[in-house]
Amino acid sequence: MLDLKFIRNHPEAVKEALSKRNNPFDLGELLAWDEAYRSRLVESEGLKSRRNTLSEEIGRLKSQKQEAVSQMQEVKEISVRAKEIDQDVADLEQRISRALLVIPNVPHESVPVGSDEGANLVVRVEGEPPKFDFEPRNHWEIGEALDILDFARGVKIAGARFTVLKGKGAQLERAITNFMLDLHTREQDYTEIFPPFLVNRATMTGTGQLPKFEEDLFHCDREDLFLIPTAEVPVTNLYRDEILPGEVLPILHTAYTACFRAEAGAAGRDTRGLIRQHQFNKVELVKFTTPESSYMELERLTDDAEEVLRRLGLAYQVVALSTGDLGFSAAKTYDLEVWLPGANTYREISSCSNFEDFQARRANIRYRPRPEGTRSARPQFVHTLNGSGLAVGRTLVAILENYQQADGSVIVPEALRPYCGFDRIGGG
RNA sequence: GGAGAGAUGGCUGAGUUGGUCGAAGGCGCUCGACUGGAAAUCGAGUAGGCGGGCCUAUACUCGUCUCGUGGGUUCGAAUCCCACUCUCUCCGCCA
Repeated sequence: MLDLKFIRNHPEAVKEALSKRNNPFDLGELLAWDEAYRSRLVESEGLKSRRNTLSEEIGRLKSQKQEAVSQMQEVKEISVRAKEIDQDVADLEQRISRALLVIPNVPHESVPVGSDEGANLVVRVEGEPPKFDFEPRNHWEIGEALDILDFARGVKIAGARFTVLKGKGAQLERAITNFMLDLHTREQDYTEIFPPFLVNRATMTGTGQLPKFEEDLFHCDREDLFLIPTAEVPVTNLYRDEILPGEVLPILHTAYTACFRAEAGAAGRDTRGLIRQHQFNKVELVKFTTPESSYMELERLTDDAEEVLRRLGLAYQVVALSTGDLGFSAAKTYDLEVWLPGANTYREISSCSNFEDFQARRANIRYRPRPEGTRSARPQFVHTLNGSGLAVGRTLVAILENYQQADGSVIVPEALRPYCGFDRIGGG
């Protein structure tokens, strides 16, 4: 959520941001509500001030056994008027806060401007796509032939977009997860978190999934809980409604979770294979930083995720999303796209974003800056960042397609062998 | 699921015959004094939100709200009433 004061003082900047995102939200109404809200509030507070003065006087008189009839009468009248005004104030306040929850973040100045993904900018291309002296197959053909992916039975027991991993497929999935977590915790200073996979409404609102994107989530009606679509949600909300001591920043967390997405509106897209599932595994990276360091930390976080791809020997490119393709809560995002020989294209495998104080304001996550100065500074909102490091299912896809052999077997990348205990799936 | 107890500031803990209580005391923390330095001791300070004023301001100042959340009673509520949420203890069930 944006700062109402910022919108009030820089309406043009916000309008420009909205138009860059192709967002039709109209600020005019909000600004009018804000103005009415403030003038009614001043009115109400003036009355309350008078009332407090009188109440104090009444207390004093009563304790001296004196009458205070006229004062009591005036307070009574004031209370009636104040109650009416407060009704207005509360009404306006609610409209304002609802509006604030559906306004997207302002893109950072470095974000390429454009109406859609066509304006995304390839920042760098890393690694060499493998050469094959045969026609490379896609992962679902490879996986089914090796009997490590079972799509039909996934559909039988759960439904479309659910898949069963079997044998070395299941083991490789687990090996990938552990390899990533070990890299992030042992070499990159992230502290591991294992959070709940179900969260409440306040948590979903804190990171921006609610109220706008409820149809993308799985929901448990009985308890009013949601299945998390990413570990970003529980991990970012870890510090909701807290004021952190400045010296603990930056906080770096990594978390493995299953992720659940309803994929509403994705009918017909990526219907085959593991690319788009209702349930998938992901290792996430989350950072809480000061405003000064968040963009430096975004570069580092992106590099930390890239390191996974480098160690697995996978070719990829880094793409800066344009204003038209940027997610609702993000100020800037780099997508990592891995090369998939079977699809003959680069495919998103990680998304690394700086949300600046957008989520922190929603989730009320602050810190107390304690610079060399002596006085204790006012609390400020932290900046939050996160990125996949990486999506495990899509990493499995990338390995199957990039390391496939002419005989249908798949070589296991060196880095994973200590984790799974075999160096090849299928073949001799 | 059944029975009971409770929710106060960074922590702990007073306050429940309604009145000057945003709230005693202690701990912690910050600054200062003392010291060669430190400890101890002494002094001062130490919640957050919102809004107004000041040219901008997280600086200053004024006002208002907040004692789990939301309502109610009252001239006035941390204190009384109602609902909800959460925590703890005991019993039951359970990976």
